[in-house]
Amino acid sequence: MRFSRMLIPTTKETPNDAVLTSHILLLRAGFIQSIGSGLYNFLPLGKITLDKVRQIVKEELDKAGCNEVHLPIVTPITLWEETGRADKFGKELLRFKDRHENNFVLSPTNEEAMVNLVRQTVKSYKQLPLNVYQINWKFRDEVRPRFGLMRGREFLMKDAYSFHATTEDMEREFALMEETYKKIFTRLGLAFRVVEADSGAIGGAGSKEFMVLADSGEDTIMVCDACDFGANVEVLSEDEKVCPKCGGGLSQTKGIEAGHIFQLGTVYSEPMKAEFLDEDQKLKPFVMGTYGIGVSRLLAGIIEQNHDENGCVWTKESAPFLVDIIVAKAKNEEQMAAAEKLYAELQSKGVDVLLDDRADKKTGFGVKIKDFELIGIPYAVVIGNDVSEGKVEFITRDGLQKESLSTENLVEQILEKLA
RNA sequence: CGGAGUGUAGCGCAGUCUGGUAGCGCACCUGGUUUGGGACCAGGGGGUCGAAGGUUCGAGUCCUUUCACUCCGACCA
Repeated sequence: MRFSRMLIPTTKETPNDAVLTSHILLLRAGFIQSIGSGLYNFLPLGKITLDKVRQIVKEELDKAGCNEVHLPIVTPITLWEETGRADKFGKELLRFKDRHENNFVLSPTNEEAMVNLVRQTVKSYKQLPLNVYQINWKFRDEVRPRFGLMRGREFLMKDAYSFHATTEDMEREFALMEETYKKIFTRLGLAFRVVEADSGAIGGAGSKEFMVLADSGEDTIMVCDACDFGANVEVLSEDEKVCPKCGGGLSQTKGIEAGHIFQLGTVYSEPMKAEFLDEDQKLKPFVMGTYGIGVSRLLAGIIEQNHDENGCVWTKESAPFLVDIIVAKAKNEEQMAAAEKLYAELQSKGVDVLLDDRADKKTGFGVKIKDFELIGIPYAVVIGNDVSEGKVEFITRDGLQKESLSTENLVEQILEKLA
């Protein structure tokens, strides 16, 4: 993409209503725009980044054998009445009527809708196990939305639901999802911890949260210094000093809940009469698991964990572009030609590259380099005066290290550095 | 939902106490000069001052009501 053709409204000034670093930076760098309490427009950079994160989540789930589907965001409240959650969810559930005076809700989560989908189509143990998911917008009418994408009212969430004939098989899937989540968070370049969690209103036998480690996190967790044990303070009393798993020392830290996996059992399938015929010819309720990832929240989490005083520092797999080609003087024909050549070559190699070709007189080198730092693209190639001597500058965003590269075999040198 | 604030140009703010022609910075447009770290000079466009009602000769400013947004807390798959 060419910078000159993209809508990237970066700003020098900090918006007055943002407090959290990720919120400030995502606004200033032109990724998102506030439209109401807890509601955000995703601008081109934000949309690209969101899609990248979404794609990683999808790829890993598909590898693990999950089926992607798409459910309506609007669901009849009658589904929610089947499990009693129409009452239990309270005001967080946004309700409204259609023109025929029928009651609907904006889905905050989709257990009922997904159980309904499966009970209509799965009748035999031979069709199990089954893991069905969607990556779709959710709406929760939060009492107090805050912190930008961290706690919005409308947010993108991956929600998966697995269906099994036995508890043992559900536990196998639960373990598989834990491993799959670890792959996703690792690919995204995040420092995270899997912790024992409270199953809360959702019920079920056990649950684990995936915590992105960040001081600004809303959750307090206890982690073992010796092994990989961790727990939310909700389930492990704050005064515990010894790891229940290995006896090591426990320390307290903050985390952002970005994923949560639950062993559900039959708490939804029983009231909704979602049953299959087992090999002993008996009707049994599905044994279920449910697995969530806050996709839009991950964007905030990535920035909370990866930024400096100059702006965002996206990880390689989440970045909207991998390389920013900065033309120091876009009116200089030699520089522009060299930049265009590199742009075409990198594109042909499949690299996501942004060409900062802005040539208006107000957008000098300083503006371009500041935008590069604020947006947080992992690498920049500066094509400036030295190009006439066969040299360009290569910048790594994380740490802002600079080095000079020869224009000979430039693409190969760059590809090597990107690897 | 309790507590505390804020609404004035796209963004950040002053002006409100003490009523008298709507301001500043950034951004934007035009021309010129600049050109490797968010340039400079000159000119210019953009506002029913969140909304409604009231007081007044006159309201951004005073009064009443209302809406929105933010922060702290409680809440939270």
